[in-house]
Amino acid sequence: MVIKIDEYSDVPIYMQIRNQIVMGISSGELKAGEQLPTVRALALEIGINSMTVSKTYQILKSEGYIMTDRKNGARVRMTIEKSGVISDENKNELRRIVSESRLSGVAPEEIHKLIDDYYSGKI
Amino acid sequence: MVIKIDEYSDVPIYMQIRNQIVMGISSGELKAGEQLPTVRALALEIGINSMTVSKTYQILKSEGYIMTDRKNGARVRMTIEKSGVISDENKNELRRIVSESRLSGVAPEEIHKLIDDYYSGKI
Amino acid sequence: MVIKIDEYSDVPIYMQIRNQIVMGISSGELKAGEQLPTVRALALEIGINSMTVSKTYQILKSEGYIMTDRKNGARVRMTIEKSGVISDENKNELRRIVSESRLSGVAPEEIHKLIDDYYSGKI
Amino acid sequence: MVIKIDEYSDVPIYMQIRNQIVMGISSGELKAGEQLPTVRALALEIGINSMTVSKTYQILKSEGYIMTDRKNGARVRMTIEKSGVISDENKNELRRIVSESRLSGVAPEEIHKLIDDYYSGKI
DNA sequence: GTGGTCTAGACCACG
DNA sequence: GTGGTCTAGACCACG
Repeated sequence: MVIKIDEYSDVPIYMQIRNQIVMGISSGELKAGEQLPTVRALALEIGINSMTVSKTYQILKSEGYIMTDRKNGARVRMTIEKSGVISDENKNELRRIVSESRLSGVAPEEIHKLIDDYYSGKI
Repeated sequence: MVIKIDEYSDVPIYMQIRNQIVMGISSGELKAGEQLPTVRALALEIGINSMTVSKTYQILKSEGYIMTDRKNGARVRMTIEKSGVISDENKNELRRIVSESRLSGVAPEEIHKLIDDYYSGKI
Repeated sequence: MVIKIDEYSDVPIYMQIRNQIVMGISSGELKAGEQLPTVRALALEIGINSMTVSKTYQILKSEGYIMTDRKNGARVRMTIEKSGVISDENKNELRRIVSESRLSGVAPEEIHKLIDDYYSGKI
Repeated sequence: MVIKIDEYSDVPIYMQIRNQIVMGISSGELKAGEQLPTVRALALEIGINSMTVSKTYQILKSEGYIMTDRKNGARVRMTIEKSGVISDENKNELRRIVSESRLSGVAPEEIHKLIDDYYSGKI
């Protein structure tokens, strides 16, 4: 899986990596149990410090997406806990996005379509 | 319109205010042409630094949501430019949220419903 | 509140600090809403790097014990979420400690007494 | 006795095994003088490196829980030294656990009950 | 070889 | 002035 960093983004690097890995797991590009690159390998590949990648892996671990051990490196967890609900933070974000889109003249059907595409992994 | 600051949030205060005003305009709570509180009044009401509110107003102005003049203070613009599309940043956010929700076992219909509720201003 | 680091301990420094602050909050030595030392001040006082203190504060924040903002520094949260249960990790630890103590010939009453002393903040 | 490794745990494997054997001795599942599996057998059974099991046995030996000889392998000691006190490390852990549980709204009686259950080997 | 911890030092956004 | 992010580099325990 290729990680792409937008150096002009306000989103911190460790969070950009985190987001892309979560999206990779959701889309199936990263499979359950699959090995992630080592901290050092990923840091080298992206061209950043390994502390930054390490931070990402620790967040993903604390969120229950991956597991790490010193022998095998990091792997996608076989079973990810399903809360069944959208987090409050994500709901807030969703409301903000809907408000902005609505003011931009976007119809709700367009947002639905985008969500279905993301959900199905089509794009 | 009442602005509520979540002091536990990682979202900067000026951005929390900005988001709530945008959502207020979208929901109709803030009408086209409506007067916003003065920088000082709003700062006093929320209990924060005037500089923070000032920053919010400058952003809202640069985004085309409000207009300011020295005589009348800040007002919601009569007509807000409609790009007709969801911004790339919001698309990225949407994809992240969909991925996380999907991994949490949320069905797409639930996300649709939430969006319709936000869009219609029901909640 | 005085933080004491045991440099010979296997417990990482950031975790030693974390534990002492949590115990300080529980005992009442650190009160709800009370200001914690700044990252730099505490680092200087203990004689460690500020990154290490920063890591501690982020953990305490993610655990819901404290809040941080760039204006005021870190403060003990006014209300700490009460799960009402002992975490599974702590239960495991408790079982290990009870097993070892039992094999050392310690009576259960002695453990009870210790717990009451810790709970009441007597020691 | 069945040893179960939690691959998601931060506790090193050799320590997980060590803890389970100590708890097995305390509960009586492992009797005084009882033969432990050979290093190789246990490593094979758990599916880990023999070095790891070997490390566990050395620790248990140095702690006075087991004895090893080349002929008979490892056995639970007939008499385990009773210090009569809770170790300082365990006291520290206990205080931390009590503090966290207290902040979670757990009553001291609940902790007592848990300890009695562990002590009596009921659970 | 792997992730985890820690340091010294720098720069930045927020307020 | 504050916490947050990031780097370059080092050492360590685990396995």
